[in-house]
Amino acid sequence: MARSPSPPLPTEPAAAPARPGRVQMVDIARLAGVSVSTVSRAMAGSTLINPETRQRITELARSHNYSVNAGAQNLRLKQNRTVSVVVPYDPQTRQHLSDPFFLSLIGGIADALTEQGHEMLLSRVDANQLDQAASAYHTGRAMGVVLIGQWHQHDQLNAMASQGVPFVVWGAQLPDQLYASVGSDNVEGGRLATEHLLQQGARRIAFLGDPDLPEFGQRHQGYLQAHEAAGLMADPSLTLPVPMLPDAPARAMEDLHRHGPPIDAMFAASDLMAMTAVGALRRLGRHVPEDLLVVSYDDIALAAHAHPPLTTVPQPVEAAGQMLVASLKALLAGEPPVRRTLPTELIVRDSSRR
Amino acid sequence: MARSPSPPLPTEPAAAPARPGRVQMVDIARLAGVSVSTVSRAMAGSTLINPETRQRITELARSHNYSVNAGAQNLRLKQNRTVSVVVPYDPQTRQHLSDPFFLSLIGGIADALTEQGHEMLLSRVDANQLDQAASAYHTGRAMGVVLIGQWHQHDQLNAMASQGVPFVVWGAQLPDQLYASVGSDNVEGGRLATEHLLQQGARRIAFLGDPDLPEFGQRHQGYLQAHEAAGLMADPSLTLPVPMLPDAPARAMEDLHRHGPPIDAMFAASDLMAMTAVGALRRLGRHVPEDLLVVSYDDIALAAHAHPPLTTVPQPVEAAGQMLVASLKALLAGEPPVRRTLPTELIVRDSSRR
DNA sequence: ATGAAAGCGCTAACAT
DNA sequence: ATGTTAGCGCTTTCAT
Repeated sequence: MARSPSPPLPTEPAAAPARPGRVQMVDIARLAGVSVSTVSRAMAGSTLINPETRQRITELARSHNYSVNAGAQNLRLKQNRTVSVVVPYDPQTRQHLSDPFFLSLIGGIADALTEQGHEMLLSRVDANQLDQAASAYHTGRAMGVVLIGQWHQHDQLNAMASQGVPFVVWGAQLPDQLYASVGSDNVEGGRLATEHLLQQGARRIAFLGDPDLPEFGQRHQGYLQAHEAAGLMADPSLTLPVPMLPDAPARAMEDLHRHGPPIDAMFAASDLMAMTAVGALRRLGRHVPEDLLVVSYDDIALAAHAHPPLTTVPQPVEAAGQMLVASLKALLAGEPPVRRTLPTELIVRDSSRR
Repeated sequence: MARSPSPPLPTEPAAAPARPGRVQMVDIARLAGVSVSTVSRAMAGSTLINPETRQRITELARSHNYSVNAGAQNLRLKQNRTVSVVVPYDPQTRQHLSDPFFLSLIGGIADALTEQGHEMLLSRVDANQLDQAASAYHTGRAMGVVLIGQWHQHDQLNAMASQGVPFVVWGAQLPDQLYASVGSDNVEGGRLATEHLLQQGARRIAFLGDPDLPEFGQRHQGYLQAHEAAGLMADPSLTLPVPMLPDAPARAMEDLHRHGPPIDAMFAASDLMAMTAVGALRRLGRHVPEDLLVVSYDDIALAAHAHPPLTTVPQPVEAAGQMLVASLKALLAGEPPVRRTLPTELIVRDSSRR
């Protein structure tokens, strides 16, 4: 450690071979003949710095493909612009991401996040341990979490909220809910769908979907309410609680066709299930809308191009993405969690018109 | 700065009110009555530590929702398990993520990454500046990049590769390619599809898709090759270079129907385009497969349930995800970039059977 | 088995 | 307008 005088001569000669690691601020500083602080300020666009010096430094940085190390910067600044987006999976079925609706919802969130200068960390967790979604927050990797669906873990989510984890879920509005959520008005959507079918003269309407899942459950409630409002009783045996598996709707249709009571309409809790079921029905010789009417939910891109085009309750994914992100930021700004609802309507297409 | 003797008595009393920030290692150390080093070791599961001490510390951590700060840890360890997945967008159309195929490919990548203990950073970039995809790498946010599609930026990508950015692209194998890629054998796929249509007796086969995009271009080459092999000439006016917009295929069908030459089959470069086009044709009174045969590409989940079920060249997204991740890791391990091809076959369904 | 101290790459007072 | 220094939260020698 020979002590050196003030001139910026390092103990090592300038021609030291670049070390294996990547180029970093010191290297740029050395090349520019300034201190790291100057480089730091130049990279941050500080006006304190001499324009020419800044120019020289930023060009040096560009030509060396140097960018400020985000991890170190975040650590120092105690800032974080990353949002963790978590997609639960059913450990029973080991199901992979497949429903186009969820996928395009993720797209909507990605767009909203990108637009607002945030990064998106995408991960999957066991649907039975949704509280694991908080880990990205606890490790400081993310400033907050967006969770796709609450599944059966309402209580876990409430607990997470009490612990102060900033998160928003895409899903239903549940009683005693302590956390922020964004979602369709599922009861209303289910009501609209069923009401429409009843108006078209349908009387034996199957419900396709597992009512144990909060959103589907609420759509089912709407289905029941519509029956009630019309002075009718929904036949419980027409509720088909199919699991979220690719061929489950087809099998349900076959079972119904063989052993089940006759139906003249169907309300499917998702377009995906509807399309699969309609295909199965066609193979069984039952045609939509001639033999039975169909309404579904989501309005994925293909719903309008299906055969027949599907009458459905749209869930606008772009708006959903915007709302989820806005809700999360509101939470982070100290506002109390709110439950937001997307406008809910019915788009009538051929599948429900005779 | 009163100097204090060796005993672990901080200048501040132990009962200092928890500062606004989150709980961190010092806090756990204080609570456990040990040093931060001990906590660090305990959290890392070091065997050097007394089992009881470790037990006490981990429990303390859990009850306080403490997790080691990932950013600081990565900085110190110079490690990184994050992979950046980049989806290009067309700035012209400001198109958002919509094709179910891309979305499910992302799902496949997410699954592969999760399975191998990696994090996934999802972002979008302007398709004209694909080299921006490298920024997550340069800022140290990600250890490498997976790029979905090469668009028109083959040269930019080659430049990125020469600069040593570790990345793999999902896409076509191009001449003079310096970067790693994974993709379907698009020429072969296009050949298989077209050959099959010719065998079914089709003679005027439309090609739906923009051949300027590398993957579509190669499928188009396969289409031409199949014609040639059969001693036929493909009519250039049957190549319909539709942009990647939701209603473009429908408009192409209408134009073709009004002014265009008659066709007896169609090879669509994606299932999405095929489904949209088939719907449009139906409105025009042209039915599949009675009036014309259709083959497409991707085999998205709905292809089998469409009406009619689509004959298509599958692109297995789960395998693709695995391969992309494996390729990236091979690259990171110092292996040279390779171009890998997924097995390519044709699944025949009703859309191409008379 | 545990602690003290240095340093990962960076930023921001506080100098000058 | 620029440099010096301390420290963000952590891990790891090196001591003991």
